[in-house]
Amino acid sequence: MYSQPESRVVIIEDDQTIREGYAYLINHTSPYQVVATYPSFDAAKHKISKDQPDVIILDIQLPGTNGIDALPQLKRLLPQVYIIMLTVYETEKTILDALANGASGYFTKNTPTAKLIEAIKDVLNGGGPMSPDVAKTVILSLQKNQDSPLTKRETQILELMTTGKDRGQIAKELFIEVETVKTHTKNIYTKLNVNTKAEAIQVAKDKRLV
Amino acid sequence: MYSQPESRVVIIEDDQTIREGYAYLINHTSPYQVVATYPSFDAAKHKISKDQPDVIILDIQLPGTNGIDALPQLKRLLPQVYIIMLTVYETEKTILDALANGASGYFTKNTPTAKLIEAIKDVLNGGGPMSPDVAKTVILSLQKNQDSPLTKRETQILELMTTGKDRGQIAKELFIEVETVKTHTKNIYTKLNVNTKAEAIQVAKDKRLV
DNA sequence: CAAAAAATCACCCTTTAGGGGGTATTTTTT
DNA sequence: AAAAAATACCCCCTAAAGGGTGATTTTTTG
Repeated sequence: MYSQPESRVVIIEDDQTIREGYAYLINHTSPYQVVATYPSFDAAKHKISKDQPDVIILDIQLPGTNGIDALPQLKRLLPQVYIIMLTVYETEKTILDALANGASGYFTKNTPTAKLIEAIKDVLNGGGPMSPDVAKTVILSLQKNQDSPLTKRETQILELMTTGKDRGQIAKELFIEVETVKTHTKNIYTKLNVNTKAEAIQVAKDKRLV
Repeated sequence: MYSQPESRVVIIEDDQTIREGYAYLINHTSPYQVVATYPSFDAAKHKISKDQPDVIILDIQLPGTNGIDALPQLKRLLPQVYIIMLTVYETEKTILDALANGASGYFTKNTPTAKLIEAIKDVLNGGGPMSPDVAKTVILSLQKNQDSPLTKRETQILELMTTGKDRGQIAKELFIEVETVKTHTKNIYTKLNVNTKAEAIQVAKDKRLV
């Protein structure tokens, strides 16, 4: 899909100043048009389909239905729409939730309008935008713990455990005996101070060992 | 950390044209200096510590040790260094592996030098850069399957299962009885055509249901 | 409002994957 | 040469998982 000058933007944001500020700037400094703005998702949901937006700029901290919960509903209402999230908070969890729920991008409110406009262009051209700060968070969240107490093989086995594979499958996959897998898991449990697979997986995810 | 004019850059890239091209452009059109370039990781590993780089631009397709495998070693050698990956391929797996192994950013070789320089600035200032295409891939990889056969509750339970929690823990967490959890898992298994927890988790991860 | 879908809870019965303990050889690293 | 990692076996035991069946309540939706 190519970015058409007539691409339609809808803003859902409770803060009037921000809402109107962005709307004004987008309308006057970009080829896109803000066809509607709403102060809440609840106010938007019955009308937004008629707006036929290509891009929705969606705040997270909304009165009533929040942005995270609104996301899947908007996606259902308008499957083709690109959604750019707006927020003041940048906790990892929130961001990942937003992305996982179908946001095309993510920005904070101090994002300059120019950046936002560029982001609109980017999503319309098929590349999802991501602010450096957010990218950083995502990256960090994907990084493994550097100083793991586990050996390479143990990490490998723990990894396979988290995928739901049982000892037999793990053994087959690594071309070793089931008993060897067992020995490794015992050592893993000792090192992680746990004594069940479930706990091990939890610790592994928690400490980013896998 | 702030971007200092004297920030030191090392390039590891086998293609001489690209290597020298980037080096020349960075040296002449940015405040950063390329203090060394190497055609392979193997050629770099014994000398790179002395280069004291702040940023390493690392190609993935290298002769000998490839960039992905070089990543953790470089991180071990120079824990503070920022690494920007360079590649022609953009398969999801490769990218995620790179990010997971500690890359600060990710670019393709047709990235204009200006962008690369900006990326260097970004990483030095604490924001990891990420090209729109890559961001898109990451985002897509994080997105859940929209048309899951599972209900909300079932998805929720499947999610908890993947974290290694047992029925008891899941029940407690959702304020329901163990028997209810069991019923849900049965339904999940039926819908996913599996009959063990392990299989369910594998299908879930495979089809991005969680 | 009525029907359908989703979520809740219960009892029976069977199996096995997982976990504890101990020992030992080979390979790789340092 | 010593240490660390990876490999492999044996015995024992049970908690958790899985199959079957049935039923009530809540929520969603046409």
